[in-house]
Amino acid sequence: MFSIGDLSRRTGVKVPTIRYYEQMGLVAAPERSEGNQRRYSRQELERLAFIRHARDLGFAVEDIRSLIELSGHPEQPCGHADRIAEEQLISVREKIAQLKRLETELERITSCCDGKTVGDCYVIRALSDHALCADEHI
Amino acid sequence: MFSIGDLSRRTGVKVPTIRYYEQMGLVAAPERSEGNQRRYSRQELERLAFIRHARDLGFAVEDIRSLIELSGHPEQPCGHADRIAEEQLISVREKIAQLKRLETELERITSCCDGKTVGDCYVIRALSDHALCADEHI
DNA sequence: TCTTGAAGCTCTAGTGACTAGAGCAATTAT
DNA sequence: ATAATTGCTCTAGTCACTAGAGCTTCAAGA
Repeated sequence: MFSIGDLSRRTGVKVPTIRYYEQMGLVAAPERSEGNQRRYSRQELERLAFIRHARDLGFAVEDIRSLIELSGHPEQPCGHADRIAEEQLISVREKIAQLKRLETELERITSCCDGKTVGDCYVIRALSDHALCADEHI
Repeated sequence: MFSIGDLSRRTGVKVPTIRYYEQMGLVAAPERSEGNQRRYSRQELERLAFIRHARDLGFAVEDIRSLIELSGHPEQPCGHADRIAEEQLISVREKIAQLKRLETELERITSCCDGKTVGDCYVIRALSDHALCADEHI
């Protein structure tokens, strides 16, 4: 049996976050010790590791809830799990594209800043005057 | 004079967001009409456009507060504004790098999913077993 | 066995940047 | 004059945690 602190060290999920996941119903409420402290089994350790891994990959808590639900029905077709992952991939790609546009714009803004005072600072001017932007970044 | 709705249409910032910015002290509380409705000048329109533009570029509200503060002192050296923009650029680049790692991992996970049931679905297995990951993605 | 310090408990509230809704009042167009 | 739209304030919700107060329990050393 693991204490909540053991679980935290082994999975890298912080203690208050584990309690939060329990409140959200992502992990089941575990057994308690005589003194009312949480005691986890290996199975619960594995579920938390699963959650940690999925969060690292950017899945939303609701997605993870679905994935856990699915993993409990190994006989079902896996199209749904696949779809969740593919949607996540699409959303990650969209975020990358958006951030690259911002990168380009910020490079342009910062590289042009050779003014000595705020009055002719390109950063401030670029922000004040959208027309200075090379292209639309939103 | 512009109503809050005019301002919203001209800047693309939603009405409740304008009121939120006022509460946060990013925009000053404007004049009011006889009937207590907000009435904005052109100057306030421009400030809101500045804020919108900076938000589009991913600047945090606190950064924008600093940039506004700086733009009110055009005689000062602009190093501070430049630094804020450069830090933003660094943080955008870090986010891109992180998202690219996730993209790679998700591509691998989704492309391998040819199982018919959840039991042999690569998506679920990859999430359950971190060892299946090609490299560390966090 | 006693003590001490770390770790655990619950509960509330805060983060950032908005967003939604209720229940009104003012303005604008017909 | 009336109806539709827009505006007002206030509270609470979003997401995924994080922080803190004030208490109890546990584990290890003396």
